[in-house]
Amino acid sequence: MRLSRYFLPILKEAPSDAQIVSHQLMLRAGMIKQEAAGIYAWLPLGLRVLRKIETIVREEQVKAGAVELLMPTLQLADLWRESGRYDAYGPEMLRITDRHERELLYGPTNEEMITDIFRGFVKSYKSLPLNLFHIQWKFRDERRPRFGVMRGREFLMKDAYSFDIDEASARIAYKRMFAAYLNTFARLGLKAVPMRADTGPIGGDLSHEFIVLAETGESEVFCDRKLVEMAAPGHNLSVEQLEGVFNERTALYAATEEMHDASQFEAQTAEGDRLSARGIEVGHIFYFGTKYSAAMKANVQGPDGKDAPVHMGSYGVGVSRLLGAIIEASHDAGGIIWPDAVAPFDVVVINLRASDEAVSAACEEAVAKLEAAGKDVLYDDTDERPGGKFATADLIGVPWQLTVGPKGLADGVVELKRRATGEKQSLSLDAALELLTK
RNA sequence: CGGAGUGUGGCUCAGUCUGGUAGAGCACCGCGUUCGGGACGCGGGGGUCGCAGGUUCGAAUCCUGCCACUCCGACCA
Repeated sequence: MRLSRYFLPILKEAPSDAQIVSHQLMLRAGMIKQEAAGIYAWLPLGLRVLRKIETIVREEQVKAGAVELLMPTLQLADLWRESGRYDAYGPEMLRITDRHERELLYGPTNEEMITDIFRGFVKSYKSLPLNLFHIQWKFRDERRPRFGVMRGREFLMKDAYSFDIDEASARIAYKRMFAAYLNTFARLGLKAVPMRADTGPIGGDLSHEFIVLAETGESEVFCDRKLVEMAAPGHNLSVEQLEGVFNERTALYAATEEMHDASQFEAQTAEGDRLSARGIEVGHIFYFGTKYSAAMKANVQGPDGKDAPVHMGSYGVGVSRLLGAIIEASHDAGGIIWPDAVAPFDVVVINLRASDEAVSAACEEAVAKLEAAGKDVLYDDTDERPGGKFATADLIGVPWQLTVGPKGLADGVVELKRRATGEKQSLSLDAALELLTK
């Protein structure tokens, strides 16, 4: 992608509305534009990152056995009356009336609709277990939206719903998602810690929040330091392995403010392992049994021939929020430092003298070879001042910067900089390309 | 929803107290000089001063109402 033909509206100064660093950097890097309180347009650079995160979240769901579908953003009020949540949800739910005076709502979550879909088609225990998910925009009319995409009113969420014949198998489904989330956040370059959580309005007795540790997190969290460094569990785990992954982590203390018990923390955790920090919630999983299936008559027939309400769980990941969370966890004075897996581009090729044919030819060769190797390349072919090019490259946080200029080219070298470390090396173009494509 | 605050070119802000021809920096356009870590000179375009009423010879400025946005608190992917 040539920068001269791209749409990358960089700002030198952060708009004064933005209070926290991820919001400021997303605005400055031309990733989003605010359209209303808590409602954002996703500009090309932001959309690229959003899509990469979405893809990773999707792939890990599929690997864990979940099946993707797509439900609409608008739902009928009557469906929510069946579960009793139409009245219970309150003013956070955006309610809409169509031309026929039918009551609709912009979905804040999808338990009712997925239960409706399930009950319409699934009648037998033989179809279970089943886990359905979608990645769709949600709307919650927050009292106070803030922090950019971290607490927007409109936000992109992955929500999965599991269906099982009984509680024992539902708990296995829960643990499968628990492990899938550990894998997901590890791939995103995040250290996310599962913490016991309040089940809130969704109800049920088994729930964990996944918290990214960051200084600007919204809530205070307490956990065993060992949890932060645990490796991702990997895929295709047996039930025994799932139990092991789950037990190993839940044996260690981890709780958010509202669940925190200081005396238990001290009893359970050696002093040197006690970590108190701030965190950002990026995922939340629940087992809630038959709360919705009973209310909405989502029954399946068991081997004994009797109908019984299906056991359900729901599993959410705040996809759009993750951009903010990642930036909060990974930035410096120069701007964003994207983890390789979610970076909008793999490498930016910086042409220091676009008017110089030899330099441009070398750049174009580099771009062609990198793209042939499957890399996403941003080619800065503009006439902008060189200093501004470096500042821009740092700001948007692309992992590698390949700089080609007339002086270096005369000596047969280019410069390769690693954004995360600031480390620079001079080497031949071929050597740089080999390094970038290996 | 309670409390506090802000709306002036794309962005950051001055001007409002004390009414009198709308400003600066950055960004943008043109020409030139430059060119290896956010250049410089000259010229230029762009603003119903959030909206609606009111007071006044005259309103960005004073008054009233409304709207939007931000911050602090109680709720949440």
